[in-house]
Amino acid sequence: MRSLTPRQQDLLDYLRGCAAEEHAPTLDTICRDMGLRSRGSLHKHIRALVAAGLVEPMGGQHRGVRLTQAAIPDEDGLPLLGRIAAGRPIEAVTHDSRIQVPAALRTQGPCYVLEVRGDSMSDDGILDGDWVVVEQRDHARNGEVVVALVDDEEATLKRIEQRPGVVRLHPANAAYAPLDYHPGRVRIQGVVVGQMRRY
Amino acid sequence: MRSLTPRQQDLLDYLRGCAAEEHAPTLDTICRDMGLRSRGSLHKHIRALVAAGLVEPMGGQHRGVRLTQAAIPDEDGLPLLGRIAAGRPIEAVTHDSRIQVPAALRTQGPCYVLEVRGDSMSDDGILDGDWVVVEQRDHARNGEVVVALVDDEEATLKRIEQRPGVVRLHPANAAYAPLDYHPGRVRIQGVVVGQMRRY
DNA sequence: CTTGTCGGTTCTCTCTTTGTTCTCTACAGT
DNA sequence: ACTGTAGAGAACAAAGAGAGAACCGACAAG
Repeated sequence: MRSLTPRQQDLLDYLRGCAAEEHAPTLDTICRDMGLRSRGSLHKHIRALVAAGLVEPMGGQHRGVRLTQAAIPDEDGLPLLGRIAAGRPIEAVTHDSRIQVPAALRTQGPCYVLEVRGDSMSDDGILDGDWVVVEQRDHARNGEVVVALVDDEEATLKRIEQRPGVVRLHPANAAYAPLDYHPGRVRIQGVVVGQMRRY
Repeated sequence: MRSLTPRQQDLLDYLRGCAAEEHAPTLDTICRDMGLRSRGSLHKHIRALVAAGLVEPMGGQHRGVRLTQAAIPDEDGLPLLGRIAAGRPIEAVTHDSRIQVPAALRTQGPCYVLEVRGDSMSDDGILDGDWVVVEQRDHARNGEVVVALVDDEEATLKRIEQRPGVVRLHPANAAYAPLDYHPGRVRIQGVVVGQMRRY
């Protein structure tokens, strides 16, 4: 993942400063505060932040410039967002919690950590209780292990296989069968880039 | 790998000093700080560092001079001693190398890291290429995964079961059978306390 | 319902900064 | 003299950054 340019970093810092405000700022406001005259130029930067997964894509809505979970500065370690299991949505951890992750186990991009529940990926060496480091992005290559949201309801950890017209999610456990879905029903929320276990 | 020329070493030292900065420096900045007048000359040195695997190749991007993982000195990390596989002694890594390990994955005691070779523990979620964090000690409780030295020759990663008069080493792979030894033949070198994997 | 405004989106055009590749020169040590 | 290291400077290509115009959807006023 590509790191931010200085100007994009400026914008991100500015947006972080705005996080406390009641409304997200409009593009014109940001332009004024950042000394820009053209919304177009600013929007280009925003698009870069969206691509970096730091800002929620705002499909035309007003005052939609919102930071992603992952954009919250990682003082030390990555946010532990919750638990993930087959067949259930991510169960958020109650208190905001962070976990130290070695640089080798994460990417440059925005990452977070989930605790794995269940044994649906056990043949791939991801066991109950393991932590997985997830890079937040909305696309994946075939064969990658992804956090996939089906019908905006069930978040699962599965190996993905994308073919024209069908998305197949493979659990890595002989006891479970792969499931086929229409591509429109599956939203990729992130890709597993690392894994840790404590004994 | 060819060793660095003095000037290349200067550059590397300078870049390490920059690592804490928010943005990577531009070539012009480096030139100024290193007393050079020509970006071209500097770029030649950078290319040498890229060839040495110490700097990420930056395909035309601005501020792209970034150090590779290998070039960032991990003062605080655990030593990566080598690879371990069933049936062979630990194969030492050539150059002294350290790896960052989160506190949650290690114990208070002396620890080191081994890279796993082979699939003899795959049913326990320890796969080929994984790193295991090992606490150095000479005893273990039954059921722990240990680095065991048999006959002072073969170091293996196995789950241990100690009974009066016999030590049984269980691989976690249906393809291999557990092996029984006389307690005198088996020396425990450490116990696995953590595991990490990069995708 | 129509209309106008606001705010997000996309586009093209521009200029500067910065990385990259050349060639040429200098110098030290076999 | 030959080779490897070092540097200068020119020339080029591409990224970064901004300006401004045009477009379009949402929403509120008339």
